[in-house]
Amino acid sequence: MQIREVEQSAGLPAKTIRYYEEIGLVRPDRRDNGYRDYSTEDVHRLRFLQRARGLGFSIEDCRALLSLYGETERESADVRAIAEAHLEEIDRKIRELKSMRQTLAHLVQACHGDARPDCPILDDLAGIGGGT
Amino acid sequence: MQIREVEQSAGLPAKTIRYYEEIGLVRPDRRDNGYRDYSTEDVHRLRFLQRARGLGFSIEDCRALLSLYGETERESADVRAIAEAHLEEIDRKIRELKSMRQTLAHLVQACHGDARPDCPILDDLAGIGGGT
DNA sequence: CCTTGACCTTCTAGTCACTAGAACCTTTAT
DNA sequence: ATAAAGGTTCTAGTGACTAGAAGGTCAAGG
Repeated sequence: MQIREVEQSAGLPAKTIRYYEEIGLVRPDRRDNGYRDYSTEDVHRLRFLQRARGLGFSIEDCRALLSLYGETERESADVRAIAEAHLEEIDRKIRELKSMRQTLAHLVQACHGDARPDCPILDDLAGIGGGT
Repeated sequence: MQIREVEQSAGLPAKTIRYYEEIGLVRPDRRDNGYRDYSTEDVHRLRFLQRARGLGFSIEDCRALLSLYGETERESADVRAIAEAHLEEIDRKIRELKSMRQTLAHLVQACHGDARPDCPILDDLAGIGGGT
């Protein structure tokens, strides 16, 4: 299978697929003309990567997950540990964004947003008034 | 004021302060020995940057905000527009993270996480079962 | 046979916002 | 004289791609 077809079935751009090969996540065969030739196994791995990345796992997490996926001797506890750590990281990010959101929404609401120059948003950033 | 002191009062590492100079966000004087010499104005700008970055504004947003901060002729509507756009971006990210969180939490809960190899997390990533 | 167009290849460099580290200079204190 | 603590510049690395250039390959049409 050529790369253009894999783009469709894995849901990843060709550039990304080549990049994943460069960092050792897939190893497609090569034809005589130098073209990459993907097996269904390769396509499975790429689809796996597409989903895992879609859940926000880092490339290194993906590497570990793919490796566990390939082991018949794996322990589900290892998979779960990776997922739980990632879940905590997601929660941390959500908390951080919500905190930003709160402050920012408050400031936006306080700003009349017209032709006049006075602005609570700038005041806050400059450290005037209620700032941290 | 030397850079080490500015680190404290602006709450930014020296490397970052130099980087901000490199990309034209501050322009401290230089002493005869080549050392940077920060005015209180410079420190204000850096503290402004520290807060704006803390609210997640991009460097380019910060540049625009700093510029508006310096204009007496500014219109608060321009500031507010930047803040509102950023707020929407934050909301978008929160939605994305929550969606990941939902899927992931569900999978983690379904995984028994012991010494056995069968694992709903890997099954989902591999596209077995309920996956999209 | 030649060309066109669609596909493929590799390589370099850019993104964002820093951060690490090397190699070197200056100042102050002992 | 020297050591420590500050300063300087420069290069390169981070994560996960993405854009673009320069060129090789293949099938179809004239």
